[in-house]
Amino acid sequence: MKPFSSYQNPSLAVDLVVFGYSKQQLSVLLLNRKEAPYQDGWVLPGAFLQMEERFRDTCSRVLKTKLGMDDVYMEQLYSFDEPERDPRGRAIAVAYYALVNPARVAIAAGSMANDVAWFNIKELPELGFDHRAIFDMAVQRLRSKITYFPVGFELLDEQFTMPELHELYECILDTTIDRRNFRRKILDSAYIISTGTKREGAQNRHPDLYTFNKQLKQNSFQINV
Amino acid sequence: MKPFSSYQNPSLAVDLVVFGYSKQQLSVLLLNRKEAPYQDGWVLPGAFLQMEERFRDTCSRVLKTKLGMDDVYMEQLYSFDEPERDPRGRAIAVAYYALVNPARVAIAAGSMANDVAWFNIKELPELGFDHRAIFDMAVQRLRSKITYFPVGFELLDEQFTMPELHELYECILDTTIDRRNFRRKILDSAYIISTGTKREGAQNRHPDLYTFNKQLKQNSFQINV
DNA sequence: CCAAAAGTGTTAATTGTACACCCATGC
DNA sequence: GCATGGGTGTACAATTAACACTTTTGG
Repeated sequence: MKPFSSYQNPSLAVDLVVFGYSKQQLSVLLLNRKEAPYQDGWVLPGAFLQMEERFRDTCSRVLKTKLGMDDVYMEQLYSFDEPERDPRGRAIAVAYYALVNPARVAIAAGSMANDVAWFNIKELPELGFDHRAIFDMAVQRLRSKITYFPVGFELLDEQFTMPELHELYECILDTTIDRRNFRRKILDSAYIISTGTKREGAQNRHPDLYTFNKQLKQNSFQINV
Repeated sequence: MKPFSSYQNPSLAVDLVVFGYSKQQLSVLLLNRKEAPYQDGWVLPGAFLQMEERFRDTCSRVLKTKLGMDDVYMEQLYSFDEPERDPRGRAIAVAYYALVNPARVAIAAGSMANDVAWFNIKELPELGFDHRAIFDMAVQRLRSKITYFPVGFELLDEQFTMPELHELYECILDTTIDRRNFRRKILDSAYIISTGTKREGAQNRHPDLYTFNKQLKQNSFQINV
């Protein structure tokens, strides 16, 4: 058995669509490039895959370096192979999307704080490379995913109220959802559990607090849009 | 702007899960390896990505070479990055799955006819590399996909009968489906059109022939399992 | 005219949708 | 005690699931 001959291989990068939800806004994390191509333009954060690294490790490295974040939910999105996608040469990108709670993240801790910013997903600047296409696919995937799997919890605090979860869904799906029917479906799925406590401090009735049921591995629900 | 420095990059291969449906059996195409590793073992067909090639081009090249097939339906599945997945060295695989009609394909036309064979998906031999994982994901994706999008037609003849389509679904989903409810859902989706003709030659009542509605771009149905 | 397979329709059960009232809180 | 937002239930509509009879064909 021979090892691989030293063929020329395309560069292999991992690009990340990092979603954050805060103040009823769904945002995505962008990086301001300091070098050509797309100097001073905005792009998705990413990095080249190191030789013995797995995609997830590359993602974690980027998230750690640029945001000081650990333990982030992520999922492989798609691999992009358009030959002209990088003007520097042939480069393949494996895209991942990540869901983070910006409140728990200190961008300031990263080494590139000045170059990183959250953008509301409806007000994105023009993106370099093919990153707009990657972003679009990520939004589509996220929208599809939350309708049948509880990924939304990744964007919220450990404990959250039903109205918070409801607003998150309305924001991501960009629609209105009857709150009473929403509550019933989510609770029926058993993916969330009441903590038995209420959020104090509101000027009105104190809403019940819930938490994600991590025990539950297999179940399903369906939020229709 | 500098071109990429000559970093070392992992090898990049495309692996294909080719599904074929024939005689009420769903099969997958495997290749018998002549070289180590996994000599004399069975693996998914695949090839290394050439420098200016897109994934789909690589797929087409493999399908043409090994099966003499053109114009095959294919879809990107997932990218596999386990460091030990290839004993020869670091290699990334971008997996695609393809749907073909074996009746329209002459494996004999390929240059490697003796090394290629169809296997019923329930009776697979042990597979080399991480190809069993790739295959498993492909089956899962195909099952999911046909419940809401008409990919099944790719596996059938240009014209087909309702009982044929019904059997295909039962075979792929490995379940029984009420044929009357199935017919209604498929017809309601408008993805198939009656040709107005019937299949002759059967010893019983001649079934109506249908064809895929290529005009219809956006629609949806839902076959529940 | 009989056996085998294909076409068709109806009813009950389940699920989804629309909608309104009561409750707790702070001021 | 009132304004605000959160909790809950119910009736109607739509969809899905279960099911049986009729039709066509070849032998």
